[in-house]
Amino acid sequence: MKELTIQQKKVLQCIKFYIKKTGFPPTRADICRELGFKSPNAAESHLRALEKKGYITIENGASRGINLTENTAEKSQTIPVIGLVAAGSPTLADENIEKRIPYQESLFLSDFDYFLRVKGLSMKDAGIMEDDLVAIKKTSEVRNGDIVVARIDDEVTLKYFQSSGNQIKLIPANDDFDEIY
Amino acid sequence: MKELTIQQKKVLQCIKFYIKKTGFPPTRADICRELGFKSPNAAESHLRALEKKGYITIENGASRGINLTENTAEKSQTIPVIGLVAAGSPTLADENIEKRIPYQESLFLSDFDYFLRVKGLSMKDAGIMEDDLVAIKKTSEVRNGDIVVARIDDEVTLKYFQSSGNQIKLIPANDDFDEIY
DNA sequence: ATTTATACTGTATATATATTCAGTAAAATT
DNA sequence: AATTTTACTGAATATATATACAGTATAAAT
Repeated sequence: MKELTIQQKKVLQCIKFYIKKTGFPPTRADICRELGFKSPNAAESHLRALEKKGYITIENGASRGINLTENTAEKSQTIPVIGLVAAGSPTLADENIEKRIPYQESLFLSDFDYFLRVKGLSMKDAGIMEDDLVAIKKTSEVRNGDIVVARIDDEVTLKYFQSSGNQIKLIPANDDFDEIY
Repeated sequence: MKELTIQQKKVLQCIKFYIKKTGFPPTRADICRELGFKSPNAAESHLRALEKKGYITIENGASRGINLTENTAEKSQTIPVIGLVAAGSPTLADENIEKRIPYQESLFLSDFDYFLRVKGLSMKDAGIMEDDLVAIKKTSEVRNGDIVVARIDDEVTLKYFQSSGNQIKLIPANDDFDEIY
């Protein structure tokens, strides 16, 4: 299968996540909204490129007529394990994926996006140890007391989230570590 | 979860099969085409009933905005095994389902609807033995020579299918059994 | 050096699609 | 006995959506 460009990968990921989230494929406009494009033709061209390269099929004339090809769909039936990389936030880019775990191997069929391999012991008292796999869900809803993946400069860590007014406090679950504001 | 009527079950099955086949949910018109309704409102009302009973969610205003709820979706990720019941044709009704096999446990990811557990040895020469699991696909396309699930009165059997003009011949693959016209 | 692919913005439009309204009729609930 | 649910047909419509067309600009392939 022909290699995808970075942008095309982003569009493909976008389609996969959209289907996972909503149960049906996105429209051109949906893709534009998710990725910040200002013209529906931006999405259209990317879709045609993905079709040409064999990652999706498009039912012409049908709304949301996007179908992930077998090879493509299979990857979304597995859950990626992301090793904490030195720099940057964990992304689902291929180079960051340590391996993939089939759905059923994970005993629980809950709703999350990827596994993150834990480095360090900052969440020791919460029972999260080094080399544990933590199931991560991408979301915009964060509540006080939630454990979140926090990126401070180039370091990625797990912390308790506490928002008080205009200040955010990140609390580790290990007395040897400091709180961060 | 509230019980579905026969028609509502048909519509739900229709949605599942459509998604399996195309990768995206059907429109109202698609459902009408598949089930022979002549008004899009027939599909619409059934969808609203399915939504009310919690089997699907509907994204208002979005085309093909049908989403199978977790409970509903999960069932279609497993393949039902149907034990041959004493009376009647094998149906996907809950009471007939012996157990469910996860998708990946079946080594082949081909396109079929359920497994049927074989009783008796009428297809012995075709390599189909007692207690074997046979993958069954619901279809309206039958060709001569196909092995079909045939119901004669209250008995369900596997037979070779042979149509000649206005007569149908059912041939077992075991010399000890007779042909049926 | 020329063509093709990538990566968009911006506008326009035919049509695919959801959805409402008006009915009819039978079955199931209350 | 009255109401609700089921199960449709049939017509109408606002809008969601795919898709084509006209550009601009850069990178990659031939």
